[in-house]
Amino acid sequence: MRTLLAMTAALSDINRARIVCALERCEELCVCQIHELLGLAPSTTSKHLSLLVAAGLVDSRKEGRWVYYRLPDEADAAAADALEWFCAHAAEEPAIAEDEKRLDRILAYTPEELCRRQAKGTRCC
Amino acid sequence: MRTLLAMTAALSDINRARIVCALERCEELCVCQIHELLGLAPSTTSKHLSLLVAAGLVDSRKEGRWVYYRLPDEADAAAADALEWFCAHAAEEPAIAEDEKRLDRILAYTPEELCRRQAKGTRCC
DNA sequence: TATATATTTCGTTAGTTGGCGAATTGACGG
DNA sequence: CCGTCAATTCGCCAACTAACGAAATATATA
Repeated sequence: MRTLLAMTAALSDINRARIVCALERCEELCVCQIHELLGLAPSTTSKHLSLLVAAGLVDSRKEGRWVYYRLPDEADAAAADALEWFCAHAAEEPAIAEDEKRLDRILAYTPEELCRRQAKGTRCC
Repeated sequence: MRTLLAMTAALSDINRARIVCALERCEELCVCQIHELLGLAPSTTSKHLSLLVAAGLVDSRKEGRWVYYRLPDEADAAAADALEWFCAHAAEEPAIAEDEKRLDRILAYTPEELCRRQAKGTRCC
């Protein structure tokens, strides 16, 4: 699935685009943080992440109960170029530009705190 | 519609990807040539082309009854980078690599000859 | 061992997309 | 001005996608 078309398809959805750009700003995020950022159900968020991983645009790492996602350190050439191109121009997308502030608010909490708030039904942005 | 997402969406379909790569090899093609290359109905071919134009990845030029399509001479930065990235890695897609020979066979005819053959129901590849 | 919790998988549903053929548009040639 | 022809638009259908909630999985904690 690491084809060019898998990459363009992965990047043709606004929510997956937001994930990629958030990861470019943040190094590493866990599912609950991305779920909070997008405002989508955890299951939907997880599905988007799998698709990005399948396309080779995102790596994942499991640590205890948490799964962290990040941009790949050593992506293949096509994926690395795609990410560079996309992130370089991403500010043109309003939805992505607006995520900067949301992300700051999310990062004010540790993943643990964030999950506890989510369990109580409190959203931080 | 000249957004990043319009570009990735346009490039996430194999037939539109084939069009872009054919135009990169050929400078300029009319609808009947692209219709012959893809093996899709003219109406479908036309729809794909409109989508590429809307995304800013392709330009069109009308000359009499024919409409010619080409990669833009002065695309905006995001589109130019997208095309450069995509075409640089396109050989990885088998369907696109195979089009090279088909294209040669199509270019053996002028658009006029090709259309005459198409009207008779004769396909050249 | 049992319970709580973070994530994923599954099943369903609404909306979108890609395909075709028929009808329409616009330009050439008799 | 009428018929022909390249291309486009329209209406329709089949296939795909994104979304959700419920159930399953896997890990930490009591």
